[in-house]
Amino acid sequence: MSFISFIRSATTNSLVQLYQQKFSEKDFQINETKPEFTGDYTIVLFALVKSLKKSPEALGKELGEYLLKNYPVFFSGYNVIKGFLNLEIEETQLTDFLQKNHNDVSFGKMPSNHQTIMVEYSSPNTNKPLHLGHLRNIFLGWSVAEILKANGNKVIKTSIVNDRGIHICKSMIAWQMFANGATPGSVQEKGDHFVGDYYVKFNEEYKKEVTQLMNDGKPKEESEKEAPIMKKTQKMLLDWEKGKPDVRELWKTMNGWVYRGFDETYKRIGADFDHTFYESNTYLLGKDFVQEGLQKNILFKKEDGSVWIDLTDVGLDEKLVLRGDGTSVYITQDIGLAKQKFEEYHLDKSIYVVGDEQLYHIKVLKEILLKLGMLFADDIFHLSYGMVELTSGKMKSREGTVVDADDIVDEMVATAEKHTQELGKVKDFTKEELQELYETLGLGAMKFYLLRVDPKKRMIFNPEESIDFHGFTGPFVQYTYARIQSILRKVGDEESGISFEVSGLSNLLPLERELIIFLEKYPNIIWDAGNEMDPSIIANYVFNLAKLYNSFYAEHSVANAENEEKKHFRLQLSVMSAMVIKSGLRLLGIKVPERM
RNA sequence: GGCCCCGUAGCUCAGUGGAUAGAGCAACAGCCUUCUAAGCUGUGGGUCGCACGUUCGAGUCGUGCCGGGGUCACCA
Repeated sequence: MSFISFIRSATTNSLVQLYQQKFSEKDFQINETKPEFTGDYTIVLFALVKSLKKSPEALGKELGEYLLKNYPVFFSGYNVIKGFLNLEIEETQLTDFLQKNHNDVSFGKMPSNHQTIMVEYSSPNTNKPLHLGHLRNIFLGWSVAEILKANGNKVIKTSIVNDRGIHICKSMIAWQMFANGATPGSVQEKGDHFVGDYYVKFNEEYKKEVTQLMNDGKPKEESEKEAPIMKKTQKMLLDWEKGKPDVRELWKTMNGWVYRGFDETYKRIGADFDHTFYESNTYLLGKDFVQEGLQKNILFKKEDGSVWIDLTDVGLDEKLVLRGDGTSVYITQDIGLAKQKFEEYHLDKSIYVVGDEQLYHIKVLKEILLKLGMLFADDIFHLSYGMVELTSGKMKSREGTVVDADDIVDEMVATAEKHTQELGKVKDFTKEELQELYETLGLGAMKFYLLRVDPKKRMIFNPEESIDFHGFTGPFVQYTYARIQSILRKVGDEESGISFEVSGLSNLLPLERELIIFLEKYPNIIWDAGNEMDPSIIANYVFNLAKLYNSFYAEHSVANAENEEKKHFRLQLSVMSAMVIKSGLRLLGIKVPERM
């Protein structure tokens, strides 16, 4: 039981005893005591004052007195200021807590709750490489999945690869036209970048042809339709759908190049998936439900044969669910895939990590599912996040204004190398150890930067300014961990191990108290982050923990503590701080270095 | 135009209806003969977009405006 929940139940019990009135959790608040007052936790009395018909001062005094008398093992003091009852926690509670948990690596994690949750994230197209926006999606999805695991859920990480459609054919046509049989191997380029280059070439050629046609006097719209390269591409899409062998073969080959490129990036940034769905396998799903919906008169057909659903009763529009020629639209397959996910994996929840530009789309999807009688729609959650924009505006792959994922990671790693070299603290590292450190720090800075803000806020990235390594950053937190490891290495030579009993300690210093109380909150933080599906809660916590530890570090020595007892105590405090930092950063996908 | 999100220090952001609104960056001033200075300590910097309302109490809740963004495709 956490400190705060203990105080809560002790308070409700006391109120029953004192005033014969039963209050629930919502009837009063317990906050952390502000630093300018003495105490650890504060009961806000105003809400109780009314129904108890007492003055805040009298109530505070009576309640404080009662708590102190009846829970003497837990409380050591109280004071009342205005309507606030500040409570001090007995020191042995703090040292016992530290003694018990400082070495428990599963501290903060919940036991299984027998819930299964699917988290779908990343979900790229196979015609171009990943960019900064994908990184936000990937880090967010991965982190939320891990946070949900820590809360006791079974989590299945998935990705739906958008591997078919007109955009893929564009790259294929351009390759046929311009590549002369080149492959990623023959030109020494990563497969996804290689294919992406042909997507760019397609657009260049297309633009050229449209301009030519317009110069010949054709109107814009007509020129766009009749550009030869576009006509070829459309024919290729039809051939693909018919299963024409040479088209399928080329499609397989080029997608294979892209997948190898993606896998390389995923591996480097630490993304992993339990299952991957491919749109080429799922795009026909959902057609059955359209038929069913038509029979039940939930859907209706227009004259041209296209099928629609009327959502005006829930404040949305009429939406197309099947084209006139019987082919699927995006939402058609989404209906089928959603059902398949829930049935195959017996999900309690399905989370879609998708940009906030698709809020409407997913809302529509859920409404359609509900109308078709698929009640699991209520267990679909859209974890939406804001777009990453540049100072120069939106990223547009067609205009080449994207920040490439591999490039930005390279840059971050290079920056880590530069800082490390300047400081010169790890000159004895081998080449491999150095490279590993640069990756740890560069990716740490990158991930922390993208995860420390509320997911739903859009963020503006300035490519001119490199991401910081000081202050509210990944490397700051990593640095704190490395410092603690340094202490443990040093003291570890003198002590054989760190498991010892600390007893009879008294007079904890303010920073020591604060640190323990801060560490004790970690399980609640994980719970909040899971509940909100928000890794920024973890990032903020872990940063504040590091800051607090650094203050402690600057003020007090561990190795040269006043006496042995104090030294052991501070070692425990340091071990636990390091452990929680490592655990919290791991939930963000960030590794910690032993030295930096 | 309808619906959704955002608006807090020069910049980037925290802030479960509670005490004098907090961090980081940037600026300035200090701190390495003592466990890693990627650090610590301090100073300056605010009409919490605006106006009403609810409440003992509003940055937080409600309504209406203003500003920014998204979306309302037989695109994904």
